[in-house]
Amino acid sequence: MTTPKAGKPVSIDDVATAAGVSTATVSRILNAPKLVAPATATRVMRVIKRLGYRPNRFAQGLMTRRSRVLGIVLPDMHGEFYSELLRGANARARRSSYHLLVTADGAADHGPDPIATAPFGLIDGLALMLTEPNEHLWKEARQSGLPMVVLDADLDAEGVDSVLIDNTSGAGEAIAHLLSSVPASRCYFVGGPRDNFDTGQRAATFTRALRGARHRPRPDQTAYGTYSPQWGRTWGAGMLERAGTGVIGVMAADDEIALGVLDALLAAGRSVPDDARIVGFNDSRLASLLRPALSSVRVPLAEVGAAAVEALINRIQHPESPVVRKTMPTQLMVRESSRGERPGPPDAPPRGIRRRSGSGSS
Amino acid sequence: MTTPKAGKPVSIDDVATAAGVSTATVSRILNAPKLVAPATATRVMRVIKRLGYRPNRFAQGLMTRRSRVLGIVLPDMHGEFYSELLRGANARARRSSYHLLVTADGAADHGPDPIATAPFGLIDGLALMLTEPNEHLWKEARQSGLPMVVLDADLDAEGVDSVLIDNTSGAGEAIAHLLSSVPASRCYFVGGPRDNFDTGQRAATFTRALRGARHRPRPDQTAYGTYSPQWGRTWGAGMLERAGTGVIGVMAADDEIALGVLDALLAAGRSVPDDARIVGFNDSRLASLLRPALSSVRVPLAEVGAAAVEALINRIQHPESPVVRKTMPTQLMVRESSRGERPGPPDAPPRGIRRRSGSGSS
DNA sequence: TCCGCCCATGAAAGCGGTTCCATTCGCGGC
DNA sequence: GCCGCGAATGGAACCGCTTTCATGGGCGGA
Repeated sequence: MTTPKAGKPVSIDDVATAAGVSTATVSRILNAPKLVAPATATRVMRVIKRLGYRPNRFAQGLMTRRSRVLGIVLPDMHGEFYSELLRGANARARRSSYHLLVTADGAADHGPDPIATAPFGLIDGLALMLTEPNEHLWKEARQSGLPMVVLDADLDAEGVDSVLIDNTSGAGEAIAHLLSSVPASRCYFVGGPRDNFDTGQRAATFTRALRGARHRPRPDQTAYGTYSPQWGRTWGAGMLERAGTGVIGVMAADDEIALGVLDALLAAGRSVPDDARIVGFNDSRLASLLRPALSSVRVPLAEVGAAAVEALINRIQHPESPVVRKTMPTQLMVRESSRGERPGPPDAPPRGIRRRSGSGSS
Repeated sequence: MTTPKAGKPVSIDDVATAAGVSTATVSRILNAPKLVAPATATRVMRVIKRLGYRPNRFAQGLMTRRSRVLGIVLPDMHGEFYSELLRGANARARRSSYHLLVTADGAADHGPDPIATAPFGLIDGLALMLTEPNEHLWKEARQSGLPMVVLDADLDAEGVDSVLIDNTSGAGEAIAHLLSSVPASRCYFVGGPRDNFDTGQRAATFTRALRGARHRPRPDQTAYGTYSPQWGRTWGAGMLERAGTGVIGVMAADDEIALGVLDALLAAGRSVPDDARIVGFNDSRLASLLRPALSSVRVPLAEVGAAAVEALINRIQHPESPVVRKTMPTQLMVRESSRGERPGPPDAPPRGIRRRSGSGSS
């Protein structure tokens, strides 16, 4: 009696039979306990435990059309950036008993089947991160008819929830900070891909600020590339050839690029921050670990992920609620790489870091 | 006619009716085309397209007991480490038309429901990463009866597939490298948590190597803490007090710790690698970006993830195949932080990096 | 004491597929 | 010319659960 039938998993029928009730009652005990007499409930629960019964999720989903799984599509999954975002998203999801089905669409994401179609049928909602235009994916997502929230892309016009990063304020702070110690004519913005959403906003803020400082931005003050140290280095090297002497200010579209620029400058014997003030973006862990420590605009990635999931869950539970767009705050973290005229703390060591300037051991 | 019934999604019945065939035929067209006459097939396919029919995954799963979704449970999702692993896993999964349901069990992972139980019913297999003993999770996983593969933990005894990191060879290389320029009595191992699987293996290799060098390891040569720069700094600071002068060798259990140690030493005015040779583990991107660049043992994280998924898929498709355990190779990457007597390349700059040793601008 | 109502429960109809089994039909071999 | 067989298709039984609707019984109000 106690031994479950070998092989086949326990079904609701097994429980019902074993407990001497109908399957309806068993189901109710699990989903709406208040509808069942306490005595029956505890009795049946015991049987459930004993048999190790687990409702079949597929059967359940077939009826309820819910799986408590959320899909999240990222442009890529490389690096801390997405890892942090995912972490926040996952934590928030778990808090509401949801799980995350993640995919890096990776641009060239096409299996034998139509793209992401497989899981579309299994998830309750979709969080979509589109840092660059992706018509195909976007269409596919819309067609799915799933509740959905968009990350880091301005699609409000389309009437869908979105979670954004407040690029304007963060970038504004950063450029203002640079302008406080560097003339506008000697400030540069080193971006990621030209059509990247964040890069676009940050660049716009940059030029706006220059204009605000009564300077008409030259074309060479804004450059586009990729989110990589390599691009930063390339830009840095080129810059060194063009720019004369005197301090310059660099606002990079992310820390990777900033790091590359920093590297190129140090390698060329420049001192940072004395010869150049550099500010990155995202405040990745890298930033504070670098020497000189990199000033950077902190973006609350984990919170972004969490907010997205939260919005999504809300949309699932209240399909008719008004479209919401949430903007996450950013904040400039000033570190060594950009300290200008301001005096350091009293015990500050001699300013400026120059690669390889040390001699041997003491 | 062409207009799909508003609201309700198209079902296989709709297709069958519209195409004038039975549902059996429609199903066959999608799952076993060879059983259907080509003419019928194309005709029905046209209808499917026109109606935008998508099989209901739940109904499908109910019959087939497959979802083409794999679960992957990580100890955490913080940092590059897991991000990289996930990336490899995801890529491999997509190649076989699988998707990934990821969870960071986070030790304290308990929603209202029993832990990871929800998704257990939806996934076809489970990749479990257990860097530290977790009886509860382990039991739960085994009970699920799911095909499964274990990452980075030696559970072969239990008869389950596993993917391991070849800690022994990597750590062996690292310590041998240190011993080539530092006396065994002045080498240290700075570990992560004591019961962490990798730390354990690496520590063992370390002491074994010391013995091999005719040195009886002192207790203070091995220390345990957490995988964090903070712990590395703490250890470094303590070490500076105890150790006298003379070069030392440090093998850290990961790059984070190594970074902390490096930081502490530089802050105290020591030169690396002149006063201390440091080697990290994992070869995170950090390692090559640090100054001095950090020597580290490269671990092919993405490949580890991919291998796990591959093994899992294989187990799903061939449940009876013999248990496999795959060991991924590691390799020491020598960089500035540990270069000993060996002469650098011809154009090498003066060796040794000492924080803040530079003066102002040139 | 009787009636109506509510509470606890059961029977059964789906949910949307897959697949076993039966049926029909065309055709080659004897 | 007939038999048998395989190819193409349809009928219908599930898969395991949720949920509506019906039923029976206990109980408070009149």
